[in-house]
Amino acid sequence: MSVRISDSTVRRLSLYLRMLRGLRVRGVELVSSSELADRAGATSAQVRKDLSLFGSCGKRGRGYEVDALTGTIEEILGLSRVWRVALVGVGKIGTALLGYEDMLDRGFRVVAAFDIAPDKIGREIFGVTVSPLSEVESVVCEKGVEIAIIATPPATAPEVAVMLSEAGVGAILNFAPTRISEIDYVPVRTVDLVLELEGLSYLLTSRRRNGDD
Amino acid sequence: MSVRISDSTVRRLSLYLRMLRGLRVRGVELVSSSELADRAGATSAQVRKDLSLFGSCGKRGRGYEVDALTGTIEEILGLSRVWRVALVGVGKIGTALLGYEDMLDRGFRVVAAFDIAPDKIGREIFGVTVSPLSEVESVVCEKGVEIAIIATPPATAPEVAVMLSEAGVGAILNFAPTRISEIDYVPVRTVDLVLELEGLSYLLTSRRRNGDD
DNA sequence: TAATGTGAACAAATTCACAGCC
DNA sequence: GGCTGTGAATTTGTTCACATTA
Repeated sequence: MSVRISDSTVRRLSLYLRMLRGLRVRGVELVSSSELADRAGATSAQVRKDLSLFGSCGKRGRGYEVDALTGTIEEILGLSRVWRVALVGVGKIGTALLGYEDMLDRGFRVVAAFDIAPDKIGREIFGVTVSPLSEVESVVCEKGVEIAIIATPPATAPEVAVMLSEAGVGAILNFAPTRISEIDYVPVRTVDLVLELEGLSYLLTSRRRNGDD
Repeated sequence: MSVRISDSTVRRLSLYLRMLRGLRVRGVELVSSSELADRAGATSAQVRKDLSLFGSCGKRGRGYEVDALTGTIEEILGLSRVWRVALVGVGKIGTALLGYEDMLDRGFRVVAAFDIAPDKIGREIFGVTVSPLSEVESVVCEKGVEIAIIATPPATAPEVAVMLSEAGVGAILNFAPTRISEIDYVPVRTVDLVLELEGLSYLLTSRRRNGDD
């Protein structure tokens, strides 16, 4: 039934949604495609194309109703509910993520945390008790974990991914600088900050090479 | 002179490079496009196209010389040197990034850190002394900062970006969940972990809608 | 009239397929 | 024989331009 929405469109929908929620809080009722475009770094045609993918709800000559559109995008992205998230690897980054309020604000609640270090197991960090990694299966099941975040050292990340998908986790966000291939149709996204820095390094280098235009 | 390399190609080059460095350490001398492809999640044709962008160095019938190719990609991406990085916002995430060894391993050394909280200023964290944000200009200049990472709350991120580009920083990696537009040709990349989670939410939701194929 | 919605034109990225070379 | 290098074909994503409508 529903159309397949491309990855890049989904990213933009997330951006629009963030803006729309802000506008809604400020009591704005209507917004035009060009206003949305400005702040999301897209063009107005792009915004209209994106929104028309799911039989759109704009009013010609006026714009889009903030409230209705917010609801529609939340529906499409599956964000009209709270997702239960687990975090594997309670090191420096993992701990920081546990305390990252923005996640909960936007509908992702960390309900479990795992590590292998004996001194971390049993500790409660930002309201979540750290379980031993060996108990992934039972804890994931018991707490109804749907999405997992991997924040372990790179070498262990792939095996952790296998454990997670076997435990029934539906999707994985990988913070470790290693590629993890999709296991059993469990989608994986990797966030690699050094990769992003390398992209910036290329831009700076190529610009310098071509004479700073 | 040099060709413009697209963003997606640059990302893949980073992935190839990471693999190549691993192979080099293990003493492997030759690698084929399909081996590289497997581990980078691409196709062999893709790899060959990417590598042929800069008059390539493969040997037909054999593969690519690990050593030479590593050097070439490092050259292209500007990674045959160490970049001086500053970190703005020494909160939970910022602190975690200060201690992130992988950055230094891959050629990005954090040489300065900034915050506005009086209790943080002057403290030394993972070998870096936290300076007051008001001194951005002088410290950036003095320490030769080339790239900055923003890890402040979203509301302050845009103004911090302006301060940084005025101080002469060449590129910005933004960790705050806000869009920052390019200022004065200073490129900005945003890493938004909740955006990635939202992408996963869409995949899980759309799959469920279409009956778990 | 001021904005949407959308086919048609365009541009970019990926894949195919095969000639050329080691 | 096996693997690279690359034009050509294809697919995917973006922009244009304008008819349409509240």
